[in-house]
Amino acid sequence: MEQPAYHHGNLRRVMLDAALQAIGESGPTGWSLRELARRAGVSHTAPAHHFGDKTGLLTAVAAEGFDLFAAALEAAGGDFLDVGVAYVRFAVRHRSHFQVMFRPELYRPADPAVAPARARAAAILSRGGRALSPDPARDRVATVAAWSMAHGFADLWLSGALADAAEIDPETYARELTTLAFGHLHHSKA
Amino acid sequence: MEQPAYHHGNLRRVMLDAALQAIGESGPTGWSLRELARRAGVSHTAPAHHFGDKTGLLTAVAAEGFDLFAAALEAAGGDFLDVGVAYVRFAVRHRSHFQVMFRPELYRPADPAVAPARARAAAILSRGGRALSPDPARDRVATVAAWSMAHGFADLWLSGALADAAEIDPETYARELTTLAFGHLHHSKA
DNA sequence: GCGTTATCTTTCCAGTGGAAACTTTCCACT
DNA sequence: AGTGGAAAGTTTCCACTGGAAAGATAACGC
Repeated sequence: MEQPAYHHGNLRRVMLDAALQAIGESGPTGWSLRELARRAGVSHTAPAHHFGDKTGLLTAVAAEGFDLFAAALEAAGGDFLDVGVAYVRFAVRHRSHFQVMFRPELYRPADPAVAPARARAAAILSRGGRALSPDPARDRVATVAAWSMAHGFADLWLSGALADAAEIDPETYARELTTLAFGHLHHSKA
Repeated sequence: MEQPAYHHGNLRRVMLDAALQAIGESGPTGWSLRELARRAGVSHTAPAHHFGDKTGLLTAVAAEGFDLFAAALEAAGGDFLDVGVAYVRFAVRHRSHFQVMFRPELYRPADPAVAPARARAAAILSRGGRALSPDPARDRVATVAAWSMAHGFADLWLSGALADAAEIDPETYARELTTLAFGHLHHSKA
């Protein structure tokens, strides 16, 4: 027994995990569908049944990513500083998802599994921005400013551009950055 | 006359330009070497002589990118706000270069044509950070904060994540963001 | 002139993503 | 219980890719 059943039974999840690992090893395009299928012990066309094509697999990664992302931001609570830190933490802990999510040419952003989750995340981010500025004309700018900083730090960190600072914990670092830049206009518990 | 000479005479530059255009159209990995060669009217192995392989071509793009980048930052002068705006301007105007430069798994970061130019750019950025904080213990944090914001805004902009704000000029927007976040600790003309 | 060298071509190969047609298993319904 | 799909996988096929190898052509130093 234990010999592979005709129906894998779990192929979708296994392929997703294999893709996440491959992305972590060699970037979001540095691998082949056939090799993932081989690792999963399945023929190279089997995944097509679950994802359609390679883009479909990446679309599934992005969809799962935005889901997890929205959940992580929600769990961070209402404080904008915590949201920023959660943003960075997500990028570091789910780097494979993250590296696909913000590269829309790799997948189908309009896919019904992607768009709503992305919108959910965006809503939380802009809610966080409102905490930074009571002036509605400004909170959009504040939102984009904070979002940009969290995103840029995460991206630079993941790409290794901040390698000389690699000894310190990214989340702690992110908190410092955010405080430095936004602490002065953070009217806490508003 | 005008018929293609055996020696193209200019292949290196033509291939680089073709690559930049292809990257602009479909991302840093959404094209094939063979198609670029076809566009250049040359056999599919001709480029190998100039770049070695596909990674070599991307390495050349990154090298040129960091050169232009360092020059652009230098030209921005000493004011950190101007450096930040120059950062964003470079990303928007040289988006193909930019999209390769910070994705080191796509090329050979240690290549002698890349590393010095990148170091040059990094030096200017950290000089800009010092203008933000006279305290040497803090200027590193300030540098990374400003760098993160400029980088994140550029990346989000290029990826289309800020699409709802697309009507406004990115450089102007970048200036607003930077002022909001760092204006309070900017001791101008220090 | 003439040999060397840089540049480009042709030919070849293994590997890729995907389409098509087929097989095996599962499941719902009489 | 038996059967008719539907779901999940397989094998086979094709055009295309990146790269290696070996040969052709032009340019340049001497």
